[in-house]
Amino acid sequence: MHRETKKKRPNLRDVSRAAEVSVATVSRVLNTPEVVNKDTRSRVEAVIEELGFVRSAAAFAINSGRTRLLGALIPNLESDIFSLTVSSIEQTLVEYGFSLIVATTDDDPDKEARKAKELVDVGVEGFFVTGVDHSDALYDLLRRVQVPAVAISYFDQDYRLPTVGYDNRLAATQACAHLIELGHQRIAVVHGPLTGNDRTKARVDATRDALSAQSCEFFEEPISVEGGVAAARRALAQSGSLDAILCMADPMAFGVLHELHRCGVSVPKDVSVVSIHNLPASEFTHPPLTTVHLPARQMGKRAAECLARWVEHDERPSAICLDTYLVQRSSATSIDSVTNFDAN
Amino acid sequence: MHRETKKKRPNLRDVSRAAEVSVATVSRVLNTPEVVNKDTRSRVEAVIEELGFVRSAAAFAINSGRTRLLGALIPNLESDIFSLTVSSIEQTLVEYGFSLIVATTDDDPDKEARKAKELVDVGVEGFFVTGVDHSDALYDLLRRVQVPAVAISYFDQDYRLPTVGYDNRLAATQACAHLIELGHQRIAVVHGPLTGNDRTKARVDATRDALSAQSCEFFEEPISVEGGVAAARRALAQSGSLDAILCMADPMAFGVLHELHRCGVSVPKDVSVVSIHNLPASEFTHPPLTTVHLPARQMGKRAAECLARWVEHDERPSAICLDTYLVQRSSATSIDSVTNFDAN
DNA sequence: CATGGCTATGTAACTGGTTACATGCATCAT
DNA sequence: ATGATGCATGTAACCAGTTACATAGCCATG
Repeated sequence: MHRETKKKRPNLRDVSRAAEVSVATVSRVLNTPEVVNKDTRSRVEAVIEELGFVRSAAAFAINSGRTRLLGALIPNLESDIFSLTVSSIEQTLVEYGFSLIVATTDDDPDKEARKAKELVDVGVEGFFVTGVDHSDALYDLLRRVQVPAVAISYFDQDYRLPTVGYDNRLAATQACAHLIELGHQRIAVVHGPLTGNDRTKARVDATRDALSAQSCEFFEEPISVEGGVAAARRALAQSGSLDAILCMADPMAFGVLHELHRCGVSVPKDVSVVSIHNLPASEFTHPPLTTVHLPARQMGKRAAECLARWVEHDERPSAICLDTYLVQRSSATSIDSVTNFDAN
Repeated sequence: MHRETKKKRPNLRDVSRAAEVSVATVSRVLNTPEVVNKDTRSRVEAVIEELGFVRSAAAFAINSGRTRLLGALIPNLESDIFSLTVSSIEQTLVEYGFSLIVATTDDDPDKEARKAKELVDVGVEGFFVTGVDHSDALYDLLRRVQVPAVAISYFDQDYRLPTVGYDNRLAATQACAHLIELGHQRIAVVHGPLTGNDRTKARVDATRDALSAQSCEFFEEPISVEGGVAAARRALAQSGSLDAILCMADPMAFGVLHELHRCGVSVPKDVSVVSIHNLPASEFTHPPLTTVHLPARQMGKRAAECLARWVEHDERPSAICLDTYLVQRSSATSIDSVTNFDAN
């Protein structure tokens, strides 16, 4: 039997021995080939090819102090809003030569802190966190390891970490303003869990403020199509009558539209629906969804650029607030033009 | 000014000096604390805390040969089918103590090979690839670095890499069988790009075979809701008349349903729609989508388990084929019960 | 012919950990 | 008192690279 069995990967010394040069020369062929004599270089390259040598990432990292690894701590990948963001981050990072580790947190600060620790343990040079509500353990870690981190999906000029995101309060306010402008008075507000989710909290708070002159009821369900269905069911059952439903996230709006349709409630004739996110699919619902656009892709790109530059050139970025704006489609109309829907 | 400025992260020797013990003792406190004297241990731990020491991932990796990093090469993160899979992989990997690097390929084999090289360069111990169509460069890399890799979203017992997936031909065949059983004769097949996408290719091939007795036309558009809209528009315009539309991916079906609705074509009364994927949202379309279930989450879990075990215990897994099955909802009915729709 | 400069290459120290092996010391049985 | 045993700790080699510095050979110049 060949002694190939169990043979470990060849290292620099193996190559230098086989090519009859010093390790330094092999290293030069790898890093600064132009300073090596042409013949020597090609000989070394041949040996590298023959032996199937690949430089150890760890050894490289230990010397350069660079791993070219960034981490992203996000609540989950199943919501389009996050997969869109992560996708954009990853694509942008390629240009900067970084790879991206994704870690999901389920909006649980403790889980987030644990995963952050793991990311540091595998050597990330920086990371993305979602929002501004985090455990002390995370802040401790950040302080100790001095690893750059930017917070996304949120904007707060004064936050301890640079934020790259949008103003969640404003987004909700824009949705509310539209509803008010259309004359809606009795509004059901459908939103996801408030615990551990500062984006939702900010939107709900802003909504409460903006709709103080209206009569509104709040329905909490998981952020998903199914959650939207459940919320709509409850809203229809509980509310005496309803002008409009405001959703804090598009997936919930999809569920709301579905359930409304199933119950024979016409949108926007009987009830207007307005939401926040503007996912790619929101253009194609029945009816097409009026929703506040959150620039997820752009945010991913900008955040990636910020973090990459921070890690690379040690220049801490300042907070970035991206614009959100209402996209009017046909799920909401003026109260004057609608036959008011009465659940009873 | 304090000399803290510019001070690099403390290392093992710094800690050992400050705690007045040897490096070995500090290392033991980190790795096998139980063998260290209680007083010594707490003294060292105090110093570690005080100095904010964190062990270098690279140095750890160089000694252990372990990076605890796996990579996933996937076409994109924006399709729910992939974000679902990746999400499941990531969640499962946590249990095995691995972190996941995601790299998107856009179904481009060259891009895939480049990214695979990058993954190896940052030190992954194994990776996931999508499907079984890859560039020679990727196979070369695999051969050279001897890094475990499993192929997902596809099943092929005889493929050079272990596959963990489903039978794409069968999934399409199941969808076709349903359409045939319902008596449909004139079928528009809506699918994504065939180049670089072996999953789509397999499904389209199987469809061609299964529907050989029917009259069918093929419409290629990007795999997205918008692509579905475009395909439906073309199908409606070109086909003399149409019994059913078969979509090779749910997002396209969403677009098809939308466009059909917009054009006043009733589903399933005028046209039946059947698809493949069964995404979470497919239950909540109008009408709810009849579609072949692809077990994306389960696949992610199984694939992650396979790769983790392979890397950990050096036991190469064998191929796994997960079941696909038709989920009947209400977007498709028997031809007998429908008023045939004529596009003219 | 000595000196200087240039190019190509080698030697060995260094990165930051882990760990085999050695050592020191206390305890205990003989 | 003596050797065995065991615990706690230290020394130094080692992992796989990078790189500062040294050196050797060559050619040109004075």
